[in-house]
Amino acid sequence: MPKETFNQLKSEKRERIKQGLIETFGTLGYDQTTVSTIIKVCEIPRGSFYQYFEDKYDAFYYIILEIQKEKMRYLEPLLGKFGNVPFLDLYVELYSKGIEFAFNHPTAFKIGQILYKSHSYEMEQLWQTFEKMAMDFYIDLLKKDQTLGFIRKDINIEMVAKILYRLNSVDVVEEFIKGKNRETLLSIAIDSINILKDGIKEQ
Amino acid sequence: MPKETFNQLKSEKRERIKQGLIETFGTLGYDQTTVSTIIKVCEIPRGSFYQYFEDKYDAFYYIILEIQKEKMRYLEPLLGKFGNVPFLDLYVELYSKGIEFAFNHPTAFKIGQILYKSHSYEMEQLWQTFEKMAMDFYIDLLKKDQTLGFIRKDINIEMVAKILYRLNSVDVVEEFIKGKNRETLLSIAIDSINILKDGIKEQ
Amino acid sequence: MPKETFNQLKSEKRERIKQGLIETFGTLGYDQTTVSTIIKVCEIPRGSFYQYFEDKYDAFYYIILEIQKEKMRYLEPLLGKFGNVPFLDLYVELYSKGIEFAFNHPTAFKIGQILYKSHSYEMEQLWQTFEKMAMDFYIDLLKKDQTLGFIRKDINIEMVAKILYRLNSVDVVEEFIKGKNRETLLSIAIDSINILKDGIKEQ
Amino acid sequence: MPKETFNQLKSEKRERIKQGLIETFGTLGYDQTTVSTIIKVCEIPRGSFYQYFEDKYDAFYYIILEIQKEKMRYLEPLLGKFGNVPFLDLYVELYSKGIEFAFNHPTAFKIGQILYKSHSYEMEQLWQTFEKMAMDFYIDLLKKDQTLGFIRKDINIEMVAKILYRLNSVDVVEEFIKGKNRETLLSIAIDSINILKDGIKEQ
DNA sequence: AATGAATGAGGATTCATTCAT
DNA sequence: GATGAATGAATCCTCATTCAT
Repeated sequence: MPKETFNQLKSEKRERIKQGLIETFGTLGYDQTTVSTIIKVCEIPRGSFYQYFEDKYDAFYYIILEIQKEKMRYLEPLLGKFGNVPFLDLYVELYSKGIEFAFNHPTAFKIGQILYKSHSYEMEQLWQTFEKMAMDFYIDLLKKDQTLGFIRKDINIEMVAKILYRLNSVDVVEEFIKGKNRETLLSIAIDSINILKDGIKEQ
Repeated sequence: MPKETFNQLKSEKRERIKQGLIETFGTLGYDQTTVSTIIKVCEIPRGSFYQYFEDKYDAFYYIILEIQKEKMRYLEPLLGKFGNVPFLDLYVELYSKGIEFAFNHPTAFKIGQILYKSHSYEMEQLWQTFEKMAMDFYIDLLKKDQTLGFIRKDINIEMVAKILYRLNSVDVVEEFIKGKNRETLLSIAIDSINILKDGIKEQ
Repeated sequence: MPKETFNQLKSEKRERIKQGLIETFGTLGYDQTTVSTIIKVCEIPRGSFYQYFEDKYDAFYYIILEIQKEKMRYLEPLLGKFGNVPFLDLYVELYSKGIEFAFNHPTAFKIGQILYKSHSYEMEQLWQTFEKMAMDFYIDLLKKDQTLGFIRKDINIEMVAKILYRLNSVDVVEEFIKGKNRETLLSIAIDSINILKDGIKEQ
Repeated sequence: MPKETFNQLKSEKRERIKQGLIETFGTLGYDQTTVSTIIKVCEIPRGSFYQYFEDKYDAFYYIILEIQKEKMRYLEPLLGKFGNVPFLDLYVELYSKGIEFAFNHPTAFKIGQILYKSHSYEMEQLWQTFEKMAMDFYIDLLKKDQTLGFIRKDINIEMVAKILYRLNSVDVVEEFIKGKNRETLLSIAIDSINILKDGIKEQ
């Protein structure tokens, strides 16, 4: 967590630093990002960096949480709907909100992948935490659907949750980074859901 | 690619270096691996390392290809069968061979993830090459199945290929690293295939 | 010397800062003490520190003199006695008062060693000043004893003064820091005086 | 201890580095000495320093031991005499050899004080080790003298040993640093021994 | 006077790579 | 070809001190 000094900064400056961090980490990844680069991009003296953050990881952790918060702001409007409608129908909307966020905050969006692809223990922990939260959310809703008879009883719910989670947290970022447009990204979700629902076998 | 010097080494020594590289990269990852560690594990002088390889990346690249070759040796017996039987039926066998390789060469197997998770441009290129090869192979066979009527005409074949590829190249490694046993790993594939075939919807 | 600002502080606050400085320098030594630590322990803002003192050395210098003053308060009652009684007899009392001070102000007492062991030119000067004062005092009294016939004429008075000074300024601190108790510390002086008086030789 | 690389250096270069280290540590003290200064004085690249030594402390430790070895070479001729003659008579010779070493290797000689005055735990340990060795040596011989009737039975031998040790390890260095000449330094020992032997009291 | 953010020189250490034998 | 010393840019981080409010 950033130090008190950082919180007491004028919000204008704090925002500038935040954007600088997103840009740097988002462009170079965690390992390639050096404190030297950060202070150059953020236009702050070296000493200041260490007055704001414990170290590089602290700054990265802060940025991840900030992005998470911002992303949540996109998803919140949707959360009320869950539980009343079959999950798979809402999933596409959820996914779609993610895409919206991606195009509004492209660099921030990409940072998810950096976290996912990090090797450091702390970051793997952080990723696992996020994964667990999302998976629990998905599993919960899918089980409800199963009880309601929307999903066959013999289906391995965790498998389904995993596929959906992956799609919405890894695959979509990967394709976004490759430069796919909104429609293509969206159709990935739609096609996947269709496959999941009905299977691929000719009856 | 290793330099000519490396190829002219006694095969015994070459093998020792190869195993040392697998062990080092596999345990520490690309970034954490230093040339110092490599020469210690491989028991070669520092100068020699640069007489065998262009640089650290060259050594890693070599190791990746070697592992690929070795993996191929596990899959080869299967290749003849493809084209005659529905792909999804053979996919489990393919996946199963991968698991066999994993338990025989655990460290080598894990290196796949290192490649997948690296940020450097060259390695992303390399991963893309592998991905393209596998995807083309999957797509080809899946289309054949579609023609033969095993798969519905409206199905997005690339989507299916992607899911299958992911399962067999990323997910399985991740679970292997987490310490899952053979049965659990295998059931992941079986459950997924079942979902893909028939869908999850209660009819 | 502290700035005027410091002297104008409410005595309560000034005292708090003084104690904080003693604690910090006494625990960490001069080099290890950072201004950051000081302001944390003294609970003053960083800016204030530089409004009270020129720099870190100034604060240390101030503390040394304060401790010296306090120590003097322990020795004062004794000063009247000197000149009338053989010095060696009073020396043990002097030494004993020092021990009393040590156990009442352990951290302050240890700071002597920090001064003694520092390498900076200014601090060596300061130490020399203290040493000169004490040595002159000792030599003066020892010479008087020599005139009065308590001490042999051929004795090198400065040598004796040196031994006594060392004992009372360096050795005792060293042993105190090692955790010796009052009795042990006192016996060091008594034994030494006995050796000095009569020599070690079997007659 | 220096790394193997250092030992395999040409002795000419090794010697140059050794002298550079003595000069640097001897002039600036341990804390003030930086690796930057060392490499400048020794004329070696920064990387080389870390190929020769673990860190600054390692280099200092090495130097201390080297000086110790060299000093021993001065004292060795004397060691045979001990045990046959009263210790106090030989002590002056021992001390005298120390002075000889001091004038031949002035900077090296001063480093003793740097060790003595360091605050770091490791160096205090090192100093204690040296002190213990010397003190044991002194005590052993003094006790023998006591048994032989050269020293009164009621004398606290450890006290005497301490005074002698101090004289020969701390005081002499201090005076040497202050610029005293050979004769003055020597007379310090002689006068002290005389005081110790016969005491200062007029009979 | 009080406050705490700003500053950047300087610290130790690592490491891929080159060079000389 | 084998060897291992040579190299220095780059890394993270600390800290005394100054500046601006």
